[in-house]
Amino acid sequence: MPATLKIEVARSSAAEQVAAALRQSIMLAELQPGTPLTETAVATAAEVARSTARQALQLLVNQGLLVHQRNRGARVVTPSERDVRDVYRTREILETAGILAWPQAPLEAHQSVALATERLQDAAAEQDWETLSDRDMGFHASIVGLLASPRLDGLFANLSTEVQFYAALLYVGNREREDPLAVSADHTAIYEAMREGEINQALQLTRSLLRTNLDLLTAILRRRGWNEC
Amino acid sequence: MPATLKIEVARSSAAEQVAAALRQSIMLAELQPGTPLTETAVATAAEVARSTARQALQLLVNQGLLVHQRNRGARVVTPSERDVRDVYRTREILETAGILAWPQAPLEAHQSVALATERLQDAAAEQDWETLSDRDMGFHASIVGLLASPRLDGLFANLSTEVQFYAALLYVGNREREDPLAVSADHTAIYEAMREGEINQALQLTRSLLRTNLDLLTAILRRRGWNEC
DNA sequence: CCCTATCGGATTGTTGGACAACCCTCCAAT
DNA sequence: ATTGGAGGGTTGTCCAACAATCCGATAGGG
Repeated sequence: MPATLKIEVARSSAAEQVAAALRQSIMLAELQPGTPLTETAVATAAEVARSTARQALQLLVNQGLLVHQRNRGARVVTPSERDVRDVYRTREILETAGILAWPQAPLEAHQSVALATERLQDAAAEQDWETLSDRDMGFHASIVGLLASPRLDGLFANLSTEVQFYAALLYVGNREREDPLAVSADHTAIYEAMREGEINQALQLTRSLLRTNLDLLTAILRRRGWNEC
Repeated sequence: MPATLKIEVARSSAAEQVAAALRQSIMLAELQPGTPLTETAVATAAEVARSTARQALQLLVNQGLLVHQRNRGARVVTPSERDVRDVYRTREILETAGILAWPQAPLEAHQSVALATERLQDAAAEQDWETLSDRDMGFHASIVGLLASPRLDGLFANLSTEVQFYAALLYVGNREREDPLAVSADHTAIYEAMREGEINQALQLTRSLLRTNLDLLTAILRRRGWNEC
């Protein structure tokens, strides 16, 4: 057997599958913020034992999609303005550091960013918002990947799901979205700036992109009055 | 009742207590790297049910002190050189960003750094290595605190326990350590550089401090041949 | 009328036991 | 030398029960 052959077997426990299903429901806003998820309810809904449901809930708590209070159960997180701000602050720090690391990053990482850019452009051509959102975060993840730190990659993966959660919330019943081509163009500009060595410009573009998104989010959040709960 | 009064009740579940005890044992190197921790063994040792032990183990896995393989249980992590490098890389990124944020940070955060510096100096006066290590990481945590991001604070808290774990491993049976006063002085210098607005110097001092520590760690790790497992 | 105390419902936290699924090692057979 | 069980051990999941805790409502005291 060639040493390079590597096969990933998708082994996932029942708890993980339940968690995935719940995450899906949360992302699709079938489960609105604040909805309590009792262990027994999840258990019966998923046809698993309460202990398994319990574990699934804990997984989602670790991912920041649920909040848990001792002896009071878990509920879908209600994103406060502060939470959103923190997520974007973290993104800014990580992505800024990533861009600054571009010059020292290995070729592999550079190619990864290039690939992510291409995939985003492809998604923009079609009109599938779900994959566009995935590719969008994929691009940013590849930038964080320039830091070559599995740890930070993991942290950013968590952030991504939360960002997508927020984005999904925003666009519930709000079918007017940004122009996918514009999204693609913005990101392509960042990539090309880095490739041309214009690090500062890439920084500026990224910061303004994040700021714009954050402002959009907070504006809508405020309009809905989800500031505190 | 004054609105500012805030009382934290130390409510901790059984699983958390078991996890804390295990963490203690791991930190004290009573449980050497690679030691398998079976659920039943932990359960009987802690006199709790297996499910509780299981939960405790998962907590430690989340903190990076144990590695878990499906159907094969958990064991104490064997720090590879790559792991250590990643931890320090992450620290460098976070702390660098923190120092850069000093000028924009609120007074509160500044005071927090000042306090951490003082506490470190106090600890250096005595010869208690455990509190010195705590205060040391406390100082760095306060720097990350300049970023005003609870998320990154949480990430750094995790890193701290791992760093202390590594440090504990290093010094097992190796009683010659750094001079506490030198440690204190190094950190004080960083604080004062920031306070005086010499951000670049603070950056340089921090980087060199981290590099030195990392080199020390990797050297000893290599000597012990724990590179891979 | 307001404050306090107590009670009951609901949910989680923890337990103990049971069984299936799975992985590893060892050994035999091809 | 590779393949294919057999066996032992551990985890993954389930179930049923009880204790601990929290919430809200309701009743009693100032």
